[in-house]
Amino acid sequence: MRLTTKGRYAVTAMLDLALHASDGPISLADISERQGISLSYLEQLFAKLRRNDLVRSVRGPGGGYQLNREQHAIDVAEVIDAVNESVDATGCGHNGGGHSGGCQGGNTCLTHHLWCDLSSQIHEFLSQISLADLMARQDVQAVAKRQDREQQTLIDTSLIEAKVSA
Amino acid sequence: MRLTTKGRYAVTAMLDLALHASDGPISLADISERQGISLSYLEQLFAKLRRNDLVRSVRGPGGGYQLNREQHAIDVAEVIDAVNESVDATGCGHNGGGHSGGCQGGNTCLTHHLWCDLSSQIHEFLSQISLADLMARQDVQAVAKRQDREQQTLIDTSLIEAKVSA
DNA sequence: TAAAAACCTAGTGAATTACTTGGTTATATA
DNA sequence: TATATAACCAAGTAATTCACTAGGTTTTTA
Repeated sequence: MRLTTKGRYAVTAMLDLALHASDGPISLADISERQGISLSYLEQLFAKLRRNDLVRSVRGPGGGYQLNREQHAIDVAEVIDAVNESVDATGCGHNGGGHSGGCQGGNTCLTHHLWCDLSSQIHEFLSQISLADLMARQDVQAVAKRQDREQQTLIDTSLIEAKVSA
Repeated sequence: MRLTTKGRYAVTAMLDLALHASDGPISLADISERQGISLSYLEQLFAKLRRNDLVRSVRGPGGGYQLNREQHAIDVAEVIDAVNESVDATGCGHNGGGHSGGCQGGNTCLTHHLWCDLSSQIHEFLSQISLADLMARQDVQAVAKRQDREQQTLIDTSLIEAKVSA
């Protein structure tokens, strides 16, 4: 279980999806705008989220992504694991790879079991927090509200600009 | 709180120190040999561990490093934090930097508070595990025993080689 | 005085991160 | 049926981090 900013990006994006679930499919362009994450990076993250059946996609105009399960049935741990998936076969596989055996020249290293334990305990902790739990937070709701207002302003502005240029 | 292999190296090295505390100061060369970590990398890690008062050093022949506190008074979280210390002022400072304020163009991002909470909970979890706790583990003791045997063999071998070349 | 060890600085290849560019395919709508 | 929208895909890239190498100096013991 690796904890880096990559996983945070993924959780942020999934939480954005969850918060706007009632609007139908959400385009990555929308998420990119609201959360300040580059569109192409989101595409890469969502390719992995899709491969792990956390989201489903709808192509074409009006399309986008939707959660593939209910909000309470998706937890933070699997979101992080989904984007951290890698074929990493180096070292002793503590870092997510299911690879076991021989970390230090054929022998288990001093902290092998130890790190496995810590890793699985942190994993368990994060797996008990669902997207629904995150949505219920006061601070999350407040920020979400502000972001929606900001995006609406952007849309209004571009409409005016469109009118002006017409 | 970042969880990467760097922190694991540090914990492994500190645990090695703790396990050999009764032998007086332990040289980084010894730890390097036993744990398979490069000497220079250990030097860099221990510079940070020393700056955080987790270890003290003795210079000159027979010198090395010692824990600066008793084994039960040093926890995993502070070891990891010590080597992850950085002036990272990018983003919103979730990743260890005490830097707060403005992650997304002046406003807090959606998962700011969220990540602070998760981070501090994981931190608290790891701060409840001391080096003494780690030393008490069966698997740690078993690996430590094997490593000591292996190192002794290396010493014996080099003694024989020294005799032969003399 | 020689050797051992901490201590310090700089550089480096590999991996990862976050992103850019430039496409193709599928599909709803005008 | 044409067009725009959006997912999907591949390649490349600057910046950062990781783990390590190289080449010192300083301190201290024997």
